[in-house]
Amino acid sequence: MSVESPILRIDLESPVPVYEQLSNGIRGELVARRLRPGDHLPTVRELALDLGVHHNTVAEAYRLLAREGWLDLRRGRGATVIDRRQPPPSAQARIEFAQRLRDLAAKAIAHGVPRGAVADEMKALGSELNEGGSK
Amino acid sequence: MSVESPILRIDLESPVPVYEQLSNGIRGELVARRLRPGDHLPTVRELALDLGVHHNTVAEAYRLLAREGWLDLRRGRGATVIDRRQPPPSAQARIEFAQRLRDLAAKAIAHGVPRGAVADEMKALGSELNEGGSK
DNA sequence: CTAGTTGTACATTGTACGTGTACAAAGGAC
DNA sequence: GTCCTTTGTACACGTACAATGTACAACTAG
Repeated sequence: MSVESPILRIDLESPVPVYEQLSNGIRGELVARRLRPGDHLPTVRELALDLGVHHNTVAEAYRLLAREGWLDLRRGRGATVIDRRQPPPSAQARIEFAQRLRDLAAKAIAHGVPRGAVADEMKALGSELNEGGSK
Repeated sequence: MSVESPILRIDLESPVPVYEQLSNGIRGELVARRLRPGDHLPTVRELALDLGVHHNTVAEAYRLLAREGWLDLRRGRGATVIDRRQPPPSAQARIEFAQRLRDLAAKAIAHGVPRGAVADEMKALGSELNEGGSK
């Protein structure tokens, strides 16, 4: 029931802040449902030692996910995945997502990913999300 | 031949830096080919005044795009769109793009965009990119 | 050559990231 | 219950980045 260690890879050189790399990685597991309600995450100190970062950095990532409703976070007890109420569909969030998606695609093209490859990844992930259940 | 003013919208409250909002917006026009080689961009001071930011902030955005090979940037002359050599396909860039795409999708779902809507946007943009010519 | 225009360099100020250290709350042994 | 360990949290600090103000360098126009 307690997972999550060799799954995450942290790149200290990345421009993406470490706490965000962490929350991104864990959120990915949550969205893919490889982490499910009831599962326990490692303690902030365990995971920090494991990845070679400071426990406060892990704590920041955990707090971010807790604010999003994925985790129950308590002193002395650790972090537990909870059954997250689905947030109400937000038109604003969808608009921002569409914009960021376009920005990301343009950046990829600017950095040497062929247009066709960008298109392929989009369609592949689109299908993957549909198959995974619409809930 | 000189365009680009009411097209860009800057949000000073956004966590995305202003210079990056600017480069994102302009890069979008470049990728969509609504800005073409030979077109002139407004001067840094013009655009800055127009958007209510500092001219150095606009200059930073222009320099970023110049480094990516989109713009020819010279004192006294301004910024001109140039015919950009396509960068060599980069496997590394493609891997990073795929990862960021997944991170972005998960974040959108976390913030209230339904899975189906995320999938739809992906497929739509995928098709749009294919139609736009593969060059 | 002179004057005006345009991008650039650099110092300053505010903010965010990652860390070190100390603290508060929960759990377990007895 | 008491003590002690475990766990997340709060706060201050060093460093780096974002946006700005100001002065400068390179180019153009006449």
